[in-house]
Amino acid sequence: MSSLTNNELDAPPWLRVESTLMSTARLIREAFDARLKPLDLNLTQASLLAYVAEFGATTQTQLADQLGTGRAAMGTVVDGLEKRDLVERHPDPDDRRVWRIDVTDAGRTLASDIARVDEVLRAELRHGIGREERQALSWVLTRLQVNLQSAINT
Amino acid sequence: MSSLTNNELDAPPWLRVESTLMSTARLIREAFDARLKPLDLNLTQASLLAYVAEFGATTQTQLADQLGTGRAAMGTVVDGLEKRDLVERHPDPDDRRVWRIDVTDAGRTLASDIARVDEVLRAELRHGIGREERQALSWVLTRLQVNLQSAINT
DNA sequence: GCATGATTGTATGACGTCGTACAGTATGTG
DNA sequence: CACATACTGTACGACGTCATACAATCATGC
Repeated sequence: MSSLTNNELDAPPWLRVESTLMSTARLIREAFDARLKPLDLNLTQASLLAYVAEFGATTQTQLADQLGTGRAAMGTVVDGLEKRDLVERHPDPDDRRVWRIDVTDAGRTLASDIARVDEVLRAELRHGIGREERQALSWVLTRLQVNLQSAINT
Repeated sequence: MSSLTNNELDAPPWLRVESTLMSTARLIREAFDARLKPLDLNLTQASLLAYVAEFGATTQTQLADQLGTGRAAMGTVVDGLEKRDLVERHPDPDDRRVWRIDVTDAGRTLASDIARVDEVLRAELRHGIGREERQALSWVLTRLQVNLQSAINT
């Protein structure tokens, strides 16, 4: 326990919880990427696929907002998945500017694989962490986000 | 409260706390970058400068470990700071492979500015979050990191 | 109907980070 | 001493993301 790989306990005195949080986020991405590697997907691609499989045809801007990345970046992600026939771009009958991104059959089966990977990994991540602790974590995080937002807009 | 900018409460059902955590990490970087912008530094550069100012001449590998980035990337960061005369590379008398990175006088005064920015921002981030909550957060995060590490090494 | 402004997706260039490979150097073993 | 192994910093290419600018399209006002 005392021998994490340090770098969080004796981290620079400024940046304490914050740096732990950021390195944790990095590890999360790393862990998901590792588990998704057999599917030849990274976390961003998998998120997109899972989201579309769950909620149906979606606009790219909407996807960008949901997955927390820019519209431009989202475009290239969609390009990649489209080239692999996992998603399709359909024109929107009501708005000729937008594409509605929908998942193909191949994408849908892959999405269920993703869901399985996700479920397994998240179960592992819960080891030794109680439900109340997770809820407390979630609460503090959202509260932190509020503070961060107002700090950024200042 | 219910109108964050969503994207965490109605996030894809898979990835819940995890995605909140990652977006929080992004916001942290964003907030620090914004506050450090007047100093013409980003969070990575500021971290490096603050660390060296605090702990004295340091090896690049050591810095990479501490700041959680690769050695190669650390090299370019040092390059940039060296070009602005904020740090210096001194040869190590005992090991001719390594550079000991030390802070210049200019870098030291800038480091105190960084410390001030850091102190102010972190005080803002604590609003509405009690000490026990912060400690609980820290505990859950390190526990999560343990789980993540063993998940990655599998 | 038509101008004005807002929004969508894309192209482009830039940045930060990563992974790998490499030469130089140190450390340990015979 | 010679040799193998480990480690440090760097060069290089690749990737993912971002910011900006842009054309196409929609929405709103008159």
